[in-house]
Amino acid sequence: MANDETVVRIFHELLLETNAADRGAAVEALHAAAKVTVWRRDQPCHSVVAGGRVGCLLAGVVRRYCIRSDGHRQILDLLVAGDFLGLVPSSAAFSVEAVSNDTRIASFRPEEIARLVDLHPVISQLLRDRLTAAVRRLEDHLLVQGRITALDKVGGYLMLLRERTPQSGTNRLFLPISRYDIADHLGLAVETVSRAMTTLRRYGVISMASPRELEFQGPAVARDLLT
Amino acid sequence: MANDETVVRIFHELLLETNAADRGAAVEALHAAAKVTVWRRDQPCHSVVAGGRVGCLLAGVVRRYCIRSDGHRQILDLLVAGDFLGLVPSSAAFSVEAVSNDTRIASFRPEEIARLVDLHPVISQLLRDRLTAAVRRLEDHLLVQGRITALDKVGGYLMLLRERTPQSGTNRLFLPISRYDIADHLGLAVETVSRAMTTLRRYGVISMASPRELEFQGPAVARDLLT
DNA sequence: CGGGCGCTTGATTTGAATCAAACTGGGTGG
DNA sequence: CCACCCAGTTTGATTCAAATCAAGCGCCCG
Repeated sequence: MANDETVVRIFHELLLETNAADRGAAVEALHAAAKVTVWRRDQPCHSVVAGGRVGCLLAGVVRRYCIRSDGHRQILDLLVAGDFLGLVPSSAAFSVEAVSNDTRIASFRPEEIARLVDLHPVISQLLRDRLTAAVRRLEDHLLVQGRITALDKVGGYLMLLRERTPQSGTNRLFLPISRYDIADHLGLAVETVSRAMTTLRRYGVISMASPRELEFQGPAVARDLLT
Repeated sequence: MANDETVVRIFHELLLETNAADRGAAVEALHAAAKVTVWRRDQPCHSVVAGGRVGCLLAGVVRRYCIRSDGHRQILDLLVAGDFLGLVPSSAAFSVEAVSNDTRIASFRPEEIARLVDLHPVISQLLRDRLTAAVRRLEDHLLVQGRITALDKVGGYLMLLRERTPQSGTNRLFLPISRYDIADHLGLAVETVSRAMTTLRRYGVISMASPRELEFQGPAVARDLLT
């Protein structure tokens, strides 16, 4: 069935870079151990990481956030297909929510993880890789957060988002999240995000077919803008 | 000699939580493989992570930063004794510098790391622990960066710094870094940092025997202020 | 003893938050 | 089917906080 195919495809892609002999077997083992769940937009999906479980996003988008004492929501991380949840057990103050409908997550019980890691070295490497990917994601975001002007922040953020999004390589970016989400991820007000995007449009950096359908006009310079 | 004692002590402390049978042997193995170097203030110490090497800070403080295109320096991470460097190979755009004189770093060649990990499972776990510690550090900092007012940012930052500093448990904090470093880590202007600290002092949150010697007046509420 | 760095404080400017309001499109219920 | 509604987005006006510009102070180090 469709779900099974997604699981296999994602894990296969994740293990593509490795030349491990047991890659095929590892994908099968992951597939067998995975419990796939489907989530609706704005639905809390804490259960996929409860009790030391580890989740792998198969489709859709997930946000990790916390609510500050002043009532502001702060989004710490945004996860797309292939990203892992729960590799670093985090405080209960953090929530995990599906951003889009039909968000699919494969989750693994801690014993399963331990068994899989023992059995397939390549899975151990996979988990390490995904953990370093999480570090890079956080560092990239810190770099964007640290920019001075709102225009720089929003611009840099959109560039990063494009890099991590399915239709990479093209100049298009379908925004999986709302202006509110962007604002709460960058620590800006919604109005400021909207204004920044309008300015980017006026400057000809991007064009918008609709509020969610962006297209970058210039050449892809994503990472360069991060320095 | 003194160096050897430091190495053994730090590694011993890092492995304290684990009940591994081979803990003593692991400390010895780490000790034998470590190449300890000493650094002066503001000295670039890129070589400890060059070529896939991994470093462990034994004493002093180290900053990881990059220079943005607008000339601003952005400090991404601050490392104290026990923290590891180079666990996640990062882009060449990042620099690593000793903050204080007599900064001591033990570094390990990649082959050594591989050998140690194979030989002592507890070392494999150590590296994983230190990697998750790095993730938590980044997340904590993102949380502080995301605060709205400069007062909140500086206050939260000082609290975090106290948690990670040797004389933890007391209300004292000897600032290992300058106002400039704090500013570049929080994305604020030096003057703003200075003003925020003055305000904290006026409000009676902290007292200052000298610009670097802080004492928190209220009870320790560090992590609570982060929500 | 001088110089420079780190820190602090003050005055002004600038950019983002806030307050306010209008517009859009998709979905619902009458 | 249409009116309505609502969440998401955009724009404008005002306020406020931090950057910037400017200058003085104390101190360590050469």
